[in-house]
Amino acid sequence: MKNQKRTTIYDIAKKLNLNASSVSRALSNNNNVSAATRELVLKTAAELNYKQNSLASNLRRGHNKTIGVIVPHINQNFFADVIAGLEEVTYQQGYNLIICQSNESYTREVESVNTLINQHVSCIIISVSADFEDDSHLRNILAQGIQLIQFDRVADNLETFKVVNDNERASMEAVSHLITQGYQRIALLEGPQNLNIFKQRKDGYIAALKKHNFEVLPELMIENAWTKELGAIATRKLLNMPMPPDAIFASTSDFSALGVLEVAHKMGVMVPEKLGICGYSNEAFTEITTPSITTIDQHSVDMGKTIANLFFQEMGSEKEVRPKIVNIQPKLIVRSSTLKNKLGRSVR
Amino acid sequence: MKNQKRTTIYDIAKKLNLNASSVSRALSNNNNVSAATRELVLKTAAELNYKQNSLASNLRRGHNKTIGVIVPHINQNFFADVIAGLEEVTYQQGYNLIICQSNESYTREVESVNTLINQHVSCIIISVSADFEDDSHLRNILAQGIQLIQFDRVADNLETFKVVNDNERASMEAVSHLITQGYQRIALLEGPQNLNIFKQRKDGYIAALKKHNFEVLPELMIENAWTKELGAIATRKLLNMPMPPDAIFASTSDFSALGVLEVAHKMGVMVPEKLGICGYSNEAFTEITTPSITTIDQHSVDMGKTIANLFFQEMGSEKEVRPKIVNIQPKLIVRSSTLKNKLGRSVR
DNA sequence: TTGTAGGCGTTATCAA
DNA sequence: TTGATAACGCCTACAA
Repeated sequence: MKNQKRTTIYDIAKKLNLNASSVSRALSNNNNVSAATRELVLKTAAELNYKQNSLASNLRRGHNKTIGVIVPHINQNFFADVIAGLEEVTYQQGYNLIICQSNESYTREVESVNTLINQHVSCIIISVSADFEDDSHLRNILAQGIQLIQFDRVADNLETFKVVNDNERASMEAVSHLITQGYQRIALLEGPQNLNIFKQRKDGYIAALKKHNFEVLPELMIENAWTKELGAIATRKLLNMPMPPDAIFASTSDFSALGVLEVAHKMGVMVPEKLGICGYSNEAFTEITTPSITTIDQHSVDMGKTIANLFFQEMGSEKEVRPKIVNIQPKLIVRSSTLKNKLGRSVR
Repeated sequence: MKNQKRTTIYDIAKKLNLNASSVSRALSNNNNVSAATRELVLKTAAELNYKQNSLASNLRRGHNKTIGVIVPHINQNFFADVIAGLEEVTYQQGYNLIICQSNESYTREVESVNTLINQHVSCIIISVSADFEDDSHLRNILAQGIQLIQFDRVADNLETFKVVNDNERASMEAVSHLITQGYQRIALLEGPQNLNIFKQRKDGYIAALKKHNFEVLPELMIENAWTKELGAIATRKLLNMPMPPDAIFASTSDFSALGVLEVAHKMGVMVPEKLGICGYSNEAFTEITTPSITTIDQHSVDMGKTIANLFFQEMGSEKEVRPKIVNIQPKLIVRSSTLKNKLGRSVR
């Protein structure tokens, strides 16, 4: 368990009466070494249980086969899935992932960026925190010659590679679906508006209402209702209004939608007959609630893969590449919680 | 975006007519430098946007403030939670986390171990894959002088630091609870028995039966039913037996329990009246199924914190420390799916 | 095909 | 308190 010395290429060289450079060449198989020495070196390396020191190798070569990832929370399904997708691809390419969570704190986000810069990672992949203040730390990444990909929650004013969901369109589709189902007064649960994704979802909601000539009613749009608890509180308030909504679009998350559902149950409001509910994210549980919840799938694992592929395929070249924005189309998953017409439709 | 040179301590030194070593001292604030030069150095470093090169620093100092983590899947709640807990503590200590997922493959696990050894991480934290073959790669970690902590799924024959759940006791408690509720024929859904955690859960099941003088019936113990789909198939088989069970303990996971519940619904078997169901893990959805599912909470985020604290508090010292095993007590969460007596009890 | 030498950026040791 | 120098382990021109 002690800090004993590890075997280096010098140890191998000494044992074989070779020079360290020959050993190095033999180990990095692309160079010119005689087959005999290569074999000898490999054999001895195995015997001495040699492991390369990546620190030295990376320092010498000036780059690190490592990618840094910063997310608000590692253990939220969406982010965990994206990371799993990322890991899948980066692993294939022999890259490692260093993971940081900002805990929705701007300070921690900045600190994490600095650590990753210090580590000389090849690329930083980030989804910004909820109390995002300004993008100077992100600009700094670029200034240090490190690649940058933003995903999901991105800084609008900074031109970098981005992989995002088409939040506005998905929202529009969800609200249009509600309207088609015959809901008349559709409320919106909003997330923090300093995050662009939540702004876009709100925009989609408004666009859908306008498209169908529905009035946009400020009293039906509840700010900052992005957890289960806040969703529940908002719902109680909404359902106690003189003219309550007959549908609620929890644009922030399925957790928020779950809060809506629980309050509806407690208040004896029938779902979907008297209240339609639509969530966002396609969390596993939306399939098994009673009724199951209509929601929007973000293809999170694929998103991770897309991000990684972007790096390996489009950002590797030395020439200046114009930042590209990849827009992933989320998918509306219609379930029971919004199927007001289901009885009518199933009868001939 | 180009690979321009980053500023080094030499750049700062040159600008200030100092020696690089003085700059180094000034930046690592513990050494003896005059207050004046320190201030000057810090100011210039900020001006030139200096970032330390951790690769060089770690190479020189011979250790890396980085911890490697290997789990079967990053995006499974239990592991994601453990990682979140780990990150929380390691971040406080200025350590980074490199994350690998083995995808339940032994080969990938071995490869990941090697990468982490190459990276000279200070510690490797691992939960082994389902097709775990032998522990030579783990022994290699120790042979390289790297700390090793196993958690949850551990190699029994290898003496290292370990943080585990008391699976056997939790299982015993769950089955005893079922018996107390009046269930008479309790089936077990098992996980792969080459993983110790699943063996322990089976042991707990058997121990509970014996303790209450119940017969242990092989036909009620279904091997390898550890996903939702396999759980469903097993349930169909069980419920179609001449003498079907009146309770099923899905010892592998809540997903498996979910499979049980869905089949029960489809076959019209009342839960909990005709069939009691108990899962394992306390996944978020167990609270909101109909009926809600009795399960076992593993304190996963705390487990991550415990692991990290073990490393920082007990493994830092230079002297040989005897590996310690921390046993975390899981908690039985009783919900509707096993409350056969609930009606009886709520009546006075 | 192999050996020599220098350097990646930092820190530790010694001397001044 | 500061400067000079070597070394961490590896890679890569260049020379032999």
